Amino acid sequence: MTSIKFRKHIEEVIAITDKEFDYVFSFFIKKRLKKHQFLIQKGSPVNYEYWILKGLLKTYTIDENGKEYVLQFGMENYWTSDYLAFQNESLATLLIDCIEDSEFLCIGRDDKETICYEVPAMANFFRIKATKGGTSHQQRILSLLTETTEQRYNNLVAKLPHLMQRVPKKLIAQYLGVSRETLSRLNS
Amino acid sequence: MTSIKFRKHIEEVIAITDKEFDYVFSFFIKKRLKKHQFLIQKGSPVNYEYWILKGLLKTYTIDENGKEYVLQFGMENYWTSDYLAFQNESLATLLIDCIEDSEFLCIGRDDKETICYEVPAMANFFRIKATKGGTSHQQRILSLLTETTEQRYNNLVAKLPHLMQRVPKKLIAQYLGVSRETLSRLNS
DNA sequence: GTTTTTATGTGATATAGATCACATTTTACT
DNA sequence: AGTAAAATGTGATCTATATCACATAAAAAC
Repeated sequence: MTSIKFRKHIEEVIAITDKEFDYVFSFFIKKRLKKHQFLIQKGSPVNYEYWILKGLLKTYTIDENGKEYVLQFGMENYWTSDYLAFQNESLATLLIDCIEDSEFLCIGRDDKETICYEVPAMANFFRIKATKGGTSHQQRILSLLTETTEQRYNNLVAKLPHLMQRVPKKLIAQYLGVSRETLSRLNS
Repeated sequence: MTSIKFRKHIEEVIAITDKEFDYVFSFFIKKRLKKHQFLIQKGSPVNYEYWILKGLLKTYTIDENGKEYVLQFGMENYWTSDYLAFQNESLATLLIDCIEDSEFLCIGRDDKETICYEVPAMANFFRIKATKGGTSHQQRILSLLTETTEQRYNNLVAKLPHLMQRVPKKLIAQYLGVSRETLSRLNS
């Protein structure tokens, strides 16, 4: 059941009482999208943050020439949104779309603040999650600065081995920051 | 005075009472370092997070060939640490050293947790700060993926114009992920 | 099940940027 | 002030990767 799974996810980070959990959980609503549908589109307001129950997503941008760049892949147990737009109440600069049929728990911006101020444990939950997210972004920056394309590819395979079977190589290339031709030539 | 400045910094994000602030502030200790001294060294334990009162720092790594890569510059009002090591209680993989004489407020790992659980407003403070830090790392990743060296340079100048006068171009190049020769040739 | 779309591999160039090398200027050190 | 060290600019290569082009294979759509 969804609430059990979600509670387990939270309790991996902080302690929470039944009462607190029920209160927190009441603010989340479930959402389903099919493959190719958009969770967030460039230029739209971003009023929700999403916890991914199942599925696979890509968060990306498109430049003036139509070239796409993958910021991140989202999958089960990951949180996602266009956080810049979500926080600043501005319009999305990113797109998030479903690579597979997906399910989410959604929390509105104001409801998230309510939860964090009413249930201090949840402020700590999101604090710790945000800090971990930050360090993983740091690792990605360092990887882009210091590693060769081949090293980045090998590290990605090591980190998310199953991802390779679930997405086209083109998207892996867009994540690594190389052309699909160069990625194709790595393995040979 | 230090505590006034620090309180102002906190109150830009959340509300805090006198009593809470005094309690929180009591956990911080002041530290001073001179130019060229290290705040954090690769291979050492990282038990503190630092708020920069004044000065200028670079956070960087060195690869096997001795090549250096700047993850970020730290300056007044910024928070810094090797967060990966700080959180996991592991050894530093990064180096942080002072480009100018600097002053910090230091908070220990356990004391930070204490503050966050005793003063919920501080959990929200660090949550919001961590989230903002995360989005700025995201922007950096996107910049590395999508922009040319020249665009990245121009954006950095626009974002931190005074930085150019305070650090050698070599460090700017190490931050942008290009050789100093290439950076030098941009302006011509 | 047939057609259309998408993914993938691979050759032939073009190019941004790395690397090496050295000269000059600027800054730091005692 | 005088010397040593660091920063900076610039030429001459070299190289990884982008780009363009096309063929084949695989997957999706009707």
